[in-house]
Amino acid sequence: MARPQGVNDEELLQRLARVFRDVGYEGASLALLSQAAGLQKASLYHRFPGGKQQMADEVLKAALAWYGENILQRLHGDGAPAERLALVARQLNAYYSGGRQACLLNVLASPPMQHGPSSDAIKGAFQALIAAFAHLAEDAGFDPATARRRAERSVMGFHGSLVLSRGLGSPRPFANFLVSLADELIGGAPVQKGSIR
Amino acid sequence: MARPQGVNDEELLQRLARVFRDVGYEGASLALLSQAAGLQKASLYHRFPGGKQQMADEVLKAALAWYGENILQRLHGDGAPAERLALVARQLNAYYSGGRQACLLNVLASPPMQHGPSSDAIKGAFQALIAAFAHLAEDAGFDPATARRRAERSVMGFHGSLVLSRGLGSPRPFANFLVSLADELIGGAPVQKGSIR
DNA sequence: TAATATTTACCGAACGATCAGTATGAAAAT
DNA sequence: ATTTTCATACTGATCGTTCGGTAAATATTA
Repeated sequence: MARPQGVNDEELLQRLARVFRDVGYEGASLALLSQAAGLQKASLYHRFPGGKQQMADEVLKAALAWYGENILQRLHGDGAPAERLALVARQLNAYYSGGRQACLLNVLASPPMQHGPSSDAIKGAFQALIAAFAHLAEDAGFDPATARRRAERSVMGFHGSLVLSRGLGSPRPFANFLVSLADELIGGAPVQKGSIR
Repeated sequence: MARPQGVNDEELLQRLARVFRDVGYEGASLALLSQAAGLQKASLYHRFPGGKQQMADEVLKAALAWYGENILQRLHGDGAPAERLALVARQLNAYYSGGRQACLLNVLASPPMQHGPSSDAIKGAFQALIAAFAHLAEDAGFDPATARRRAERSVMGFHGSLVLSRGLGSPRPFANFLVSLADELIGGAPVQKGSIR
């Protein structure tokens, strides 16, 4: 290697992600991104030859990787369903800063991102989260159909609470959602079969 | 009066609203708005001396007025709660094109609109919808506390289903929400006191 | 060891295009 | 004739993007 990077890739993607989450894809100007990154615009183009679109793509890709490791994988873990869910709730609370930061999936699921190849990634991420929640609900003893129904409702409540928290300017809806998530998804479970393996 | 308008105010606001809902505030360029309106930029500035910001403001104002008449007022009507809700569900389905069109409140609840005077209008709209849903649930026989809780959950599910429908590129989540709304909000009502007046 | 070459990271300046916004006057109605 | 609507043409600013060149590290020679 030659000259070391002033900001490593991981930190850089995090800084850029913050901007996209705050102001959306269209609102994220190169001037804003450059300032947040601590690099000049031209340097950003050295790191991302594909320009702003590539920045958004890689930010999304990194976020989805984190999501897979810290959310989806833990939902598919082997502990008791309630404990897995409690841990995931804490991860979600941290990632979304208690409802103060928006969801990249929601923010980037709009034109012109909507028509790019990232659209499939976004769609897949939504489906994966629903599937993971449904898996957990099945582990908690629900039949596949009701597990799926509960999972979809939970994901809807999840994103709805984020929208509401931002709209009302209060973290309360998101916080309320997190505490009621367990009951909503696996409350009143008929049989605990997830912890029996 | 002298020369008549090529497009009347109501139609004009509807056309502009469509653009804002599709691409958001930042994505709505004057060229796009002009094209959708069927008017030149200068003509738009004649109708909206305050520029793009005023267009968004008036579009939001008109949308909130429609919302008040067709959603909130009907939720506070005097028919049976279930019937009122069924009518409102049809109105919502039409306004959101079965989940294919986004919510102005969500789209405009982002910078730079977030820091303008419209922010309060958006916040108030969220609260009003929750209050109207809660009122209906009370009419259906629930005590104020549970009515409020059910109303908040319904609004969350509402916006969550819109996010999900857009993210998945399918109107199904929104459609599913609408059919389950009645049960979610006033299902299992202890006493029907709304229809007794 | 010292000098050079190579590689990578970065930055200032500028590009054409488009942004929101405006000045001016023609067209169309009363 | 007067008033209002609308269109052409323009402004300065900012958009995303590109280019020429510098800074800082390693690799390669001598």
